[in-house]
Amino acid sequence: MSAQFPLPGLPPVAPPDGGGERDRGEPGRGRRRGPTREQLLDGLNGPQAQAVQHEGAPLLVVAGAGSGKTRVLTRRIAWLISERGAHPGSILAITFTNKAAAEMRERVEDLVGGRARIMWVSTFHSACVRILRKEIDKFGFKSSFTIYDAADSKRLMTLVCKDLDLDVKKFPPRSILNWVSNAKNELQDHEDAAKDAQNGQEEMYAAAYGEYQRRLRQANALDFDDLLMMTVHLFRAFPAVRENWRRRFRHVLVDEYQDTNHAQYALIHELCARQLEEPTTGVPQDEVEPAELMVVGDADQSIYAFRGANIRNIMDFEQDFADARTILLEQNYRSTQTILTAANAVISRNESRKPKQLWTDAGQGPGIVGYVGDDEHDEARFVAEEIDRLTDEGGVRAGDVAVFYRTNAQSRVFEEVFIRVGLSYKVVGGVRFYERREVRDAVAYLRVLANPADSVSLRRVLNTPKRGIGDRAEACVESLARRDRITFWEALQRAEDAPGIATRSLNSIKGFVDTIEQLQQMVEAGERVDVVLEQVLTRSGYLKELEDSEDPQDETRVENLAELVAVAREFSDDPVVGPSADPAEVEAGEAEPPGLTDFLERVSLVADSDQIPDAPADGEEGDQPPSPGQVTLMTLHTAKGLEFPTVFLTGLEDGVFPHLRSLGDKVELEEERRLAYVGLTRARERLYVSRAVVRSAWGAPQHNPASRFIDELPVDLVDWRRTEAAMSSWNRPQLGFGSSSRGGGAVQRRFGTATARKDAATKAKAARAVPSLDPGDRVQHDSFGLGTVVALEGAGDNAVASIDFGADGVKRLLLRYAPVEKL
DNA sequence: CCGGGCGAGATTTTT
DNA sequence: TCTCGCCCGG
Repeated sequence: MSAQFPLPGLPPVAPPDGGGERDRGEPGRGRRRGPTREQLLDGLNGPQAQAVQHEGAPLLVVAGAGSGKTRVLTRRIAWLISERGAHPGSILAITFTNKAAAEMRERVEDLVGGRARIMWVSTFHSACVRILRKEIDKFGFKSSFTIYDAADSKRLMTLVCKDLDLDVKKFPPRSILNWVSNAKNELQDHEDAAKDAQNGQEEMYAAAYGEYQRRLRQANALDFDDLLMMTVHLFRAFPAVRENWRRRFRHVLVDEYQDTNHAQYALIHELCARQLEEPTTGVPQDEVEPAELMVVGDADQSIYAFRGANIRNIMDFEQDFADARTILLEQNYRSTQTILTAANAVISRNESRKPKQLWTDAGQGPGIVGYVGDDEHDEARFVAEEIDRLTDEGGVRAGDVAVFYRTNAQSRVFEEVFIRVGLSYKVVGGVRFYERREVRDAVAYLRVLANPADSVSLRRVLNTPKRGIGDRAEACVESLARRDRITFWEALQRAEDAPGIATRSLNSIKGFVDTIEQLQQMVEAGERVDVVLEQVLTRSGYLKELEDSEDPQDETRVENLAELVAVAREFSDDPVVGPSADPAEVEAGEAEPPGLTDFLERVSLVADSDQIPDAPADGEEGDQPPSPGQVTLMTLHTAKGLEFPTVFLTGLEDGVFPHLRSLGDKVELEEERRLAYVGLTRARERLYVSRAVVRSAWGAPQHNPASRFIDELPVDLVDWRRTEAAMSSWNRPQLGFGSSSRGGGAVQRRFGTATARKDAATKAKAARAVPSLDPGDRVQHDSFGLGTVVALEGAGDNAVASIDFGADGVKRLLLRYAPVEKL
């Protein structure tokens, strides 16, 4: 299966099905003169038209799923430009992904023409990078700073932990990083965090935060959260800078406002709120009128609280921005009434929610189809079989179908089955292209060339491929850097001064430094990125090592690197500027041509959803016959903002979806329910819900009860093809692939692994009654020994106990399987 | 310095 | 079940 890796951020993308936006074919494309008022308002309903034309006060558009919010956003931008004379360069539109940004820009261009190119349409992160590239020297960073992604951050934090001699068991880098991320989202720098530390643990975390920041600065690098926090801090520390940007952006539009975190909210506030008081500086307040603000969102689709998103932002919009107005979009243009009724029923179980009912005049449509599989393989087989049937009977292309699941790990079974039956598919997310080892290695080389201070990347490639520079030599150089207060790179350049370094290592280091310096010269000379990359791969010996390798895996690694070179080539060929370039400057011919930094940025800021396959393009791919496309597999989170004619919502089991870790917590459970709502409302016509009675996780089979979300669907809407009761008999029919799904005809019995597994699970279940425990109880565990129950979550089959086993630490155990005995 | 062997932990969700 | 990091012998 050859995966496709589209160059992130490049414009020409259409959503899998047209995205519900029905603007294609409307007037505007290629016109010299802008569209007329009537054309811009054509086909809009009352509230939509109102939102497009709204003038003045901050506006919140509460847009239910499928209510045409993208349409409102694009039409409004076009309206601002052609009816209200707004300069395109004065417009800032924030979207959730690069792909959404590219799409929006394209649609606006369709309406008002090429001058729309100079608008800022980007994610929060990309917009911040653009601002910081211009301003960050004020904080002592160089504008060529590197952006560290989650993996880089983790690596750095691991180094910090070693440095501070932290017990990794007690302070896992992962947890510290989470804590740091939360602090940054709340705009707390490490000093604030240290001040607020409540206990020893938090003090430790704050200390790690401080050291981590120090290292980032030394490496001239920022992590994801820094991009937002630094921009806000910049505006607060330099009011004149902020005024400049406030003057520039006269119109700010924010999509998916329900998923903004505090830092993002603060950023919008800095740009758009009236500055009522400015106690700290002498800058006259409100020198310019604040920008006109429109935010669009739906509290019911807020699914990123775990990442710091604050639902409060949208709930309290009217309090946060003076004179704010709200427009409600409840008419749905996407789904059948059946699907909407189901979604409404589920989401209405959430308390503390403003009432909202989606409706459509599209008619009832087909009923929802339900299926209960013996196990996850059976469930996947049903899905494959059903897709096969739908495509055979016509009307449905594979590209119209999406399969959703809660966690990435669940994709595997579907892949296995789909491969077996020859169903073409594409997994979005999961192990991403840019996270593969060889790609990260290559990117690390490029980063070093762009920013030699980036010691995380530098140390990554120092001995990759193996060139005889081991831990020992690295430590010597490190201590030299520390002693002379120079960067790791500078220390490498004069490694002969490092005390105790072996001559052998020294020679290797000299060779390495030479290579890097030569490559740097290529970059300085303005060589194309793809050429630089090719040279990196050959001169470093990286490619040779892979090519000489016996490991068949290394063959695909070489292919992936070739793919990366191709991406770089496409990038260099394309006149479209990198995210850090200011379109207005490009227009004015003032910008540098896109270089290495732009390329690296594009690589860092890609999202999963940026890789969603395009709709089968009509005649675009050379002279291939129109392909039926591929089934799309993705997590529910990635599915946000998309829509498909046919949707399979799988793994609907308590403990899977809703996720086990949310079962005991009402707030988290409500977020899971919103996730279910997102999933349900992605479907246009056909919706399937399915679950497996037994599912293997961690190798061991789990018997999961039906998801509570299934019980929340109105019973009369779901047509169950198969239920749990149907297979309680020993003579239960199995649906062979390709056989009729209405049983009775070809009934096959299977004695395969799945059945055996189920029997084993059933036995295990019968053998062990769930012990009833209370906090404080003493228990005996087969391998951990004596322990004390600390806490209990969930009930019945899903009861989970946190048990303190002393030296072994606190374990979370699923009581149904854990070999614990109450004493 | 390197490679193999072994044990522990991982699974929420991602810009 | 798989991957990553650590330890030890060459």
